[in-house]
Amino acid sequence: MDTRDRPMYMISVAADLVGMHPQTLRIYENKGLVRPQRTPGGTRLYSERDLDRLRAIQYLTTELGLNLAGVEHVLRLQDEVNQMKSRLERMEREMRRAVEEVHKSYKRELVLYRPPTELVPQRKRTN
Amino acid sequence: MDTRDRPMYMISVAADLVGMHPQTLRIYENKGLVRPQRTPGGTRLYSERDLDRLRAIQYLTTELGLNLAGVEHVLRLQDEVNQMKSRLERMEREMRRAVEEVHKSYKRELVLYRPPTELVPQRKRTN
DNA sequence: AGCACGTTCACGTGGCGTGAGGGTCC
DNA sequence: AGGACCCTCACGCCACGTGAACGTGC
Repeated sequence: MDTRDRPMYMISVAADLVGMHPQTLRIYENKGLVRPQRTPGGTRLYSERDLDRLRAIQYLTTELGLNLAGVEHVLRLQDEVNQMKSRLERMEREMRRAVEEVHKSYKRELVLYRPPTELVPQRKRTN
Repeated sequence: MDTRDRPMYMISVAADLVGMHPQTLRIYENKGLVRPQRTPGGTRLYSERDLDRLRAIQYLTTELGLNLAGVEHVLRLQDEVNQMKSRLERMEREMRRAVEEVHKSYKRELVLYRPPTELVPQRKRTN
């Protein structure tokens, strides 16, 4: 498990760290915006990742003035954007790899059917 | 100009068509959510595309419960998502094209230095 | 035993929709 | 001249944050 996912802080500490009212954190959990772990006794334990999320919510509400319905929607959309970004990057790498692959396949054929050397134009040696 | 961009309806008609209060449409314009054309006299004229946008806002506010700050943010994010989607598609096409390009370049060489036909393995004819 | 946790309820503020009042354009 | 436009102001409702009351876990 990532260390940022380890449940660490009870609600008063977590609220302190992000500068919010503990009751506010409970409201956010009711709305499904954060899902802190619970001890067997029922006490909430917030991970670093939970705190990140809380700070994101804080930015959207206090700086940009969104309500909680908007926060929910925006967080989901941002997930989608990030997912697409990494998909784009993956595809870029894949594209380069595919082109390289084609090159290689033809190099094999060229070796197989090499013409007399005096007819081959100058070309960078690739070992 | 796209016919959906032609300014057509004054505010009372537009409000009727989307089922909103005219005053609400003015508020949305003040917040920069829609930008209807104006006649020289100052009367707002809404295009079909403006109506689309109004219906999108209506969905986000009444169905999902966002406030206007959230609507603004979400519309921008959705633009971003759509942009990335078309970029992904463009890149897919580009990738296929690039691979094809490499194939072609090697085919030119293969024509140039064709080995005796009896040594060429069977391969699909490409005309 | 005491403190911080849990939940539920009440209050205040602010955002947003709706409507009225008064001026202007066609 | 009248009706629909323009703008500004006022009211009401609801969401959200904050706090209090009261019970429970450590």
